Amino acid sequence: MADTRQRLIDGAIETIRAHGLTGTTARSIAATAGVNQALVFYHFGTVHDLLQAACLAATRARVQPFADQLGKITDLRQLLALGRTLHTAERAEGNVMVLAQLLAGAQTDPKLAEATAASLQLWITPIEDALTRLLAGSPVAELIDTAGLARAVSAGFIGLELYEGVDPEGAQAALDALDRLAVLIEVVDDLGPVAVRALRAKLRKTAKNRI
Amino acid sequence: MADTRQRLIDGAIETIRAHGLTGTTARSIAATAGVNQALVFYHFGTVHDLLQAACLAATRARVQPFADQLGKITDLRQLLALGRTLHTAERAEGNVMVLAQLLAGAQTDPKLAEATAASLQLWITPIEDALTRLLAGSPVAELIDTAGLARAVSAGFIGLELYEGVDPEGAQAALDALDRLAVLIEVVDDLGPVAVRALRAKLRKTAKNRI
DNA sequence: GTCTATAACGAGATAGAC
DNA sequence: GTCTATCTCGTTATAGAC
Repeated sequence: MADTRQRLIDGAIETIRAHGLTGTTARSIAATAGVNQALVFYHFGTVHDLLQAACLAATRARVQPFADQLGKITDLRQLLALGRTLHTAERAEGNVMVLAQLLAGAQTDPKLAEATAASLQLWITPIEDALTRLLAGSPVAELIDTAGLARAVSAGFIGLELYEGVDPEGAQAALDALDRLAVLIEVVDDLGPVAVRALRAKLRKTAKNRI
Repeated sequence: MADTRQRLIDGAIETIRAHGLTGTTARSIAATAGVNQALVFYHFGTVHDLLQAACLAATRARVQPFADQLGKITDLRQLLALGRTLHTAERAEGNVMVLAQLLAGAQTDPKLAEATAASLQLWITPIEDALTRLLAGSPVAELIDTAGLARAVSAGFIGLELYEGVDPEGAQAALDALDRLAVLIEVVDDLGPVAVRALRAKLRKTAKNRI
């Protein structure tokens, strides 16, 4: 069957989720997928190549519904709320954790690094689009780098997922704190031209100090 | 010699840094440490136990000088600047990366989870102290949860380290964006009572919506 | 405490029947 | 495309000499 490939990809994702990257082998993947171990090599050549395919597949499956919800958002705090929803869902489903595991593995594996960077980009792009849209009419828009912020949000989210795995209460506290922090941005936004002038002055001073 | 233990711990850290957690075995550790492979088991019983010891050691070695620098900081943007300095230093030295690798491994290993949670706490505590101190006289102090924020910062930093490994330019952009974001907090701080009143109102409204 | 040697096993990968 | 069988190597861990 042609869907053996798919079963192996799904098996790889599930195995990483359950046993981590260190517990993910051709044998354990095949067992989870319910197929013969040799088929890993027939279809993908090496275990590494299968992991690369699984990395992109796991991300694509999760990003699409997330991107749809992002499109409906109207303010920054809703973005954070969506982040929390995603976080809760991922604790049950766990595809972001799969990406986190592969990201760790990618640190010493250039090929896997390409795949994980591409997967992360799948998250970053819709987030950046949402940020740009939300800040379009705002006076602080010109002062915020949406491209960089989207990357910081995505990378930070991965870090929080990993942290949640070893200290769930701490991760909850972290998310609560970020919730409160997001309010600051909206307040500055609401304050209008006064705050923006103050911001511009601050940023100019900052730029000078940096050089 | 009694310092064989230490050489093994250092070897473990260096091996994780160079080859990742998947490439870290009793043999590779011993080779890096320049000692016999059997000594891993004589001194630590199992590879896992050595990794736990290495996790705490790697963190303790890095946290102390960082905590000292934290004590000299006088505003939030200096905190972010220190974060950048740390980030640059860690790219060369790489102990945070070791923690990130172990954190990924800890997701499916309760014993390692304990060790990594404890290690993360070593970072979180001085950061929380610094935040509390910096915000002591500020009007926004009561509106910010320093405990949660310190956790978010620490976890987010780990995520950025991992992201840097697969997309260095993206990570730089992310850090730049956070730099700009930090200015927002200071501006609100400078605006004084007006902004604080606006914040309080926002937070009250938020609390209602949450319930 | 440190070494050699080795047991016991699981890993990636391949050959070849079907 | 799928299976069994197997090769080769690296893995954890231990036994026992020194």
